[in-house]
Amino acid sequence: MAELHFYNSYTRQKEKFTSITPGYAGLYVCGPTVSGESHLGHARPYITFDVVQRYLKHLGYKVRYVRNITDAGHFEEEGRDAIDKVGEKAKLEKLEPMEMVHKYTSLFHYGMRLFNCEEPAIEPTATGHIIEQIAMIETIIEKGYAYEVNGSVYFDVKKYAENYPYGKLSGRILDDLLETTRELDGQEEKRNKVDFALWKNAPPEHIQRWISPWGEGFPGWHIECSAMSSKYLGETFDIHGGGMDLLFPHHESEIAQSTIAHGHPPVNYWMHNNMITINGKKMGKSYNNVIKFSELFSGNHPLLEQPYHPMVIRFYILQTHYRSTLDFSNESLQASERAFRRLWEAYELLQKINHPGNADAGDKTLDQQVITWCNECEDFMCDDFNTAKVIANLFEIAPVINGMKGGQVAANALSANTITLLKKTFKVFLEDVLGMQPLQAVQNNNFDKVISLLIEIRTDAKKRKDFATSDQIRNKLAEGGILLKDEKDGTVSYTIE
RNA sequence: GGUCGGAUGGCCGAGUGGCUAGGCUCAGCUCUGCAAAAGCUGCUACAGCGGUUCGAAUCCGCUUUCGACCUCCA
Repeated sequence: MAELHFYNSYTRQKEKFTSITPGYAGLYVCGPTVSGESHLGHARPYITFDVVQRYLKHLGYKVRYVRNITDAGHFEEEGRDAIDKVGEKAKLEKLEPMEMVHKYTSLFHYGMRLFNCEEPAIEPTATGHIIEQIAMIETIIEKGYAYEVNGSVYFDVKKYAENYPYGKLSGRILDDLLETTRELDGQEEKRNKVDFALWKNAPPEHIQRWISPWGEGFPGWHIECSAMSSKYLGETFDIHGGGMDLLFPHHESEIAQSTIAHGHPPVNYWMHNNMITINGKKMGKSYNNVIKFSELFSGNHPLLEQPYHPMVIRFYILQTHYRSTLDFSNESLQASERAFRRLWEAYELLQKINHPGNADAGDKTLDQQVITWCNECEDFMCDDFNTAKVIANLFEIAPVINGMKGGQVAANALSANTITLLKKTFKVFLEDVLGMQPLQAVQNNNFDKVISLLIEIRTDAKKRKDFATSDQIRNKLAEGGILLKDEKDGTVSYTIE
C-alpha cells in the first residue's frame, strides 16, 4: 500500500495517513441541508471527497463512506429569529416538511449521479436518528457539560474550554469569542453567548417536533453529525470532511460534544475543501449569487453563457487543488470543456491503439519519460490528493498518444510494457480515481451505421473530386453537432458536440 | 475589530530554496482539395519594498490589496 499523506486541518500540516484498523478506512462527510436545491458550491465537497474515497479504495482500503442528509430543522440558533430552516421553507412552499425534504434529496441525488459521484455506503438522515441524538444529549447532561432551560438544552462551552482545547480546530480563542461586540437576539437563555444548542424547544407553530425528556422540540444542528458518525464509524474514526466554512462553529462543536460524550476526540484527520467563489465572493445563499445544479446543466441563468456538462464541472473542480479557492467564470469553464474534450479523445484513441508489441522502445528517452509521467500520478495523489498535477501529467502524455496516431511519434517508439502501463494509468486515474466519464454516452450501433454510410458516400464524392457533395455532407452534419475529421491515414472519424 | 488564508504570464491554475507544471487563448508552421482535428514552435510570470542565501515565486520582515470565518452556509 502506497504511503498516503494529506493535510490535516486539526494539526495544520500534512501527515501520513494511518488508519485505525489496517486495511479499513472510515470517512464521514457533512452532507447537504435539503431545504433547497443544491448549487455549484455544493458540488465541490462532494466531488472532492468522492475522489478521496475512490483513491482510498484504489490504495486497497475497504472504505466505509458516510454522508448525512440534514433533513431536521436545524435553525439559526444564533440568528435573529431562530428560524427552523426546514419548517420555514416548507411553510412558504406549502409542503409537508417530509415532502419538501424528499424533493430536494431527490434533486441532490440526481446531481450526484450526473457528477458521477459514487454513492456513500451509508446516507443517514437526521430525522432518522432523533433517538441517538437524544441519548447523546442525555450523556452530555449527565457529565455536567450541558444544561436545560425552558425545554432547550445548551452545551456549556466555557466549562468545556476549562478542561479541553476548545477552538484548536478553527483557531478560535474563547476570550475573543466572549468579548465579541456583535449583539444577537435569542441569547438570554444561554449562560454564555458561546454556548450552542443541543436541543431546542419547539414553539407551537413549529412544524417539525419530537418528544424528548425536555418536552417537544427538535435537535440542534451540530449534534446530528456527532450522533450519526459515532454510530456508524465508531467513537473515534479516521477522516471527517466538509467545507471550510463548517470549521466553525459546526466542526468545533462536534469535537466538543463528542469529546464529552465519549471521553475522547472523535476524529483523527480533519479535511476541509475550499470555497467556490464568484466574482471573488463566496457562492452562498446569503450572498444571493448561487447557480443551482439545474441552471448549470441548462445554462438558464443570467451569469451563464451556455449550459455546462456535469463532467465539465467535475473536471474544472479537479483541475484545482481542493484547498485553493476556485473562482467561477464562463471563460474558465469553457477552457475546461475544451481541455477535457481533447484529453478524453486522446484516451479513446489510446484504447484503440494496436501496438506491434516490440519489447524494446524505439525511442528510449520518450519511453522513459512516459513511464515517469505515469508513475508520478500515484505520487501526486499520495501528496494531499493533488488531482491538478495528475491531470497535468495526463496532458503531457496526450500529444504522445495523438502523435502515434498522426505519425509524428513512431509506432515502435514505446515498448509494449510502456503501452500497457499507459493504458492502465489512464484507465485507473482518469476513470477510476478522478471518476471522469465521456461527455456523451456511447452511441448505439444503428446510429453509427447511419453515420458510417454518410462517411462512405462522402469519401466516394471526394475521390471523384465532387467537393460540393462532400462539403455538403460535412457541413450539414456539423450543423447537427456531428464533426467529421479526415485522419491522416485516410480514414474518417467523427465526434459529437 | 479578532483569527486565518491568498496575491503567479492575456485568462484559469500547479508549484515551498537551484532543474522555466499544465490547461485555455493568441501568432506562425506542418499536414490537408478546403476545413476541422492533430503535431511542432513562439509568448519565461511570480503584488511592492527591504532582508537571509552562492542562489528565492518558494524563507523572514514591512507595506498594499483581496477573501474566508467570527451568524445559517459546502
